[in-house]
Amino acid sequence: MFDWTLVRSFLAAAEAGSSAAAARNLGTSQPTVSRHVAELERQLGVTLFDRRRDGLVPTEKGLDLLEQARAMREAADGISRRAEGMHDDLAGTVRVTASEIIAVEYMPRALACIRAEHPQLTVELVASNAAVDVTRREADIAVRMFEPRQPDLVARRVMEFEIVPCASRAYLERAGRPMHPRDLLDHPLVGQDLDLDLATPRSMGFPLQRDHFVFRSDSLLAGIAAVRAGIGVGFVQRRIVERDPELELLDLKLGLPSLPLYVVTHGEMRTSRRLRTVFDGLVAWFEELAAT
Amino acid sequence: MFDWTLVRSFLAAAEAGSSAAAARNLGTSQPTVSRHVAELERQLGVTLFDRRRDGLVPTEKGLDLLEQARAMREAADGISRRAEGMHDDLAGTVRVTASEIIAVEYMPRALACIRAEHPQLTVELVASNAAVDVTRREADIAVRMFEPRQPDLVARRVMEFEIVPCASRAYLERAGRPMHPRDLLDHPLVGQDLDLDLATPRSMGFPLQRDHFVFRSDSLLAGIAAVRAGIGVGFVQRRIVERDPELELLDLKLGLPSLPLYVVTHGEMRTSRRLRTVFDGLVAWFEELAAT
DNA sequence: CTTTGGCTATTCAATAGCGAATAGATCGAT
DNA sequence: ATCGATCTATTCGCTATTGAATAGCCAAAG
Repeated sequence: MFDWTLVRSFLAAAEAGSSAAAARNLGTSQPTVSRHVAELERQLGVTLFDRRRDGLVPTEKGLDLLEQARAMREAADGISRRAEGMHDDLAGTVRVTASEIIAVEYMPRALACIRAEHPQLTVELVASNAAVDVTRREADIAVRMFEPRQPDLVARRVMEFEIVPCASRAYLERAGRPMHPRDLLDHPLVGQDLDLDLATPRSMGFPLQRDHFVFRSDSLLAGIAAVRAGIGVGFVQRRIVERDPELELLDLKLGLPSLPLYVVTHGEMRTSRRLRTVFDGLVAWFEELAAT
Repeated sequence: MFDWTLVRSFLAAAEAGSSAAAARNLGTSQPTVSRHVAELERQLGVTLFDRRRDGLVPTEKGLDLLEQARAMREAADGISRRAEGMHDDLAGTVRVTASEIIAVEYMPRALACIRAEHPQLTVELVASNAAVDVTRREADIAVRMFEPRQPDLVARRVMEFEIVPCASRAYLERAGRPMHPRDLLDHPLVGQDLDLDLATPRSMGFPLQRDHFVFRSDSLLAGIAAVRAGIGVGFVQRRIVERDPELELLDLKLGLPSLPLYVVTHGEMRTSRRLRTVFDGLVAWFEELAAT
């Protein structure tokens, strides 16, 4: 038999591609991961990785066992989730993840509201645009702007965000107000970079080019800051524009598609009183927000 | 997240019913199991056991998590099996299990024959009448007298054992030779205890009672020893009777059902050269035995 | 009524596993 | 060519985990 702990290091090393990166993910040290992998190889009698100068590359056998190891992790995650579902005391920590912009613009108010009612609760907020995995308990609750796919997740669609064009008052004073959608093509635009979606506006008849966007960033927060700084016209959630005195909404009736907002958790965790409280609190807060 | 090693102690404790017994099974000490369970309870935030004077009794939550833990063990066993299947060197240990009587009467010769050809091999022989679990790698290869049920096992039916009545020569001198099946009812019989099968002989027209058996033991070896000591008439594999100068076969044409012999291993492990060698060696040895 | 044998939890010396620091090696940039 | 960044594996104190021994408890047996 082999030591089960070693499998975690094996998984982390395989998925991170190096023992150093794996150690960072695991919150341990590189020598430990290295030793764990070596020890697991010894115990199984199988060489799991090719040691390259730039990291660890799984061997064929390693890849095969990796599949099995993932099954083991799934089982372990099952234990974790099920145990979480058994907690019946409110005190404790709940990890919530949200995309950067949600985390900055809405979550502080939402969580403050929940904590005001339940002071025993501790809430950790993980701001990440990467999809944080709820089934693997990287977070307990996720607030996402896309519909989750996995079947054993519980998702509530709580509201929609209307996306509108806007610019800073200073910029509009200087460059003039676009009065018609096609005027936008004459303004420098602020938008996303890798995530930039040109297909949707084109299908609506706007011959947008990548070059129209003079400031491109996948960080929506950076984009808003750019708009606020007067770089040009950006596309921002209406609610954010309305709350920001420096920004002026351009009422061009573009009819951009709205973005849905989901609150997501794992089915097994709904029975945890603490999680339930935060989940229900978030749903209620956003639904109330939608109503106003 | 919780420490995966602790789950093994949890499983062992739940299945053994006490931390002391679990420690014996795991080859560790009782304090370690006790601490592991306590630590797992702490990390999961769930009380897994009721501490009783006479051991550990799983709580309801503990039972629930036990199921998940078993899934984790299954995945771990999968890793173990698959890793074993990757071995392509002959040197190393193979654990073979067989029922007591097979282990004593045949396995020594069979294994000696295999080891003569492959001296690098080390073979461990586990003599046990209880079904040792090949899927859980309690043994690598099992030699069994019943057909295995689990679907992912590879089983070869290698031979059959004819069961015949016999007694010691000394006994027969003293008590006379039964010449006809029904004469057996006038002789003291040697047979099994809990495993005693009265249904088969009755269905064949012999009104056997439990009382006809004056020496009852579930150890077939003890039964043979009893017959050899002249206690009465027993029912033994023909091959064993023929090899034993003290025993005399009673040619009564009872037509008792023969017992099949299977050599069994796990499908995933067939590709291990070492296991394959022993498996094939055992199959060959028994098939050759059957031919003579 | 004591003894025996089972169990859990605790104590404490020994040891096994840990992380910081380091060596060695390679690549890319200056 | 040299520096710096990146990786793995090794060394070396230190801490955390281990097992033997023990205390405490109870039930069944003598």
